[in-house]
Amino acid sequence: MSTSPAIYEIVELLSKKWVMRIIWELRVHPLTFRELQSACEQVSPTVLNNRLKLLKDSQLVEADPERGYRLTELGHSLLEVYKPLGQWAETWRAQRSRAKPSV
Amino acid sequence: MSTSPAIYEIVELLSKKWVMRIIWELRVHPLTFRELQSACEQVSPTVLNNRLKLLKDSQLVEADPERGYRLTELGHSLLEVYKPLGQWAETWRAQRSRAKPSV
DNA sequence: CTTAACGCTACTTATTACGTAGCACAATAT
DNA sequence: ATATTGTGCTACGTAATAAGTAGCGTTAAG
Repeated sequence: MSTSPAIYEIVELLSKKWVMRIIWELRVHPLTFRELQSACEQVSPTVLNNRLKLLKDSQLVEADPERGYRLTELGHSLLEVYKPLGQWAETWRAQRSRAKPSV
Repeated sequence: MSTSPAIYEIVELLSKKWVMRIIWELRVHPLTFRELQSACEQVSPTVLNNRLKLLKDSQLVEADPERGYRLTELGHSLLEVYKPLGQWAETWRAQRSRAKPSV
């Protein structure tokens, strides 16, 4: 049916600039469009709007009835999957600085 | 010391096009430059070379003494962390097709 | 009836990726 | 020895993506 495995599909989505960051910034509570811009180093509204569309289409983010945008259940579950990456990243950085102390 | 957490740093790297894919394609055995191109839908040599440099700097990939490029231990450990994402992606796709059956 | 915050669009410029050609080198074949 | 093939990689023009800035239409408060 589908030519590319689901893993390729999600990796392609998550590879787009700001996508993971947006999910990350929404982890605690909903944020408005402009709060998201501020959280994401003043990402341009063009790109932010485009990413929010992608994320809504992908069922990871939805409009909060009261205030801006929030993660869906699926969005939260993706963050759970990503949790080990945080720990890994620390190990990674430690190992890198050992290998290349000048950086 | 560092302004951005390690998680931001690795997410930024993994967000670059083809980076995750290259790691994925190297999961079984080393591949030459041109084998990697073929595996990655004929990605342009310019970008592939750039990504290999990034991945080597990041200690995730290294030149194989005999043949092309291979994952480092660190690269393999990153793949381990990513394993649950494969399972998640299946759930994700199932849920999406339920929500948007026309797609 | 201003003022401000909101989501968002339009438009121009800069950055990133693609596509193709081809070089320099090494191994192999004739 | 010399042509052929495979290798890693660079150059360069074009296309796609992201950034940067301005501002519109709406809502809500002062």
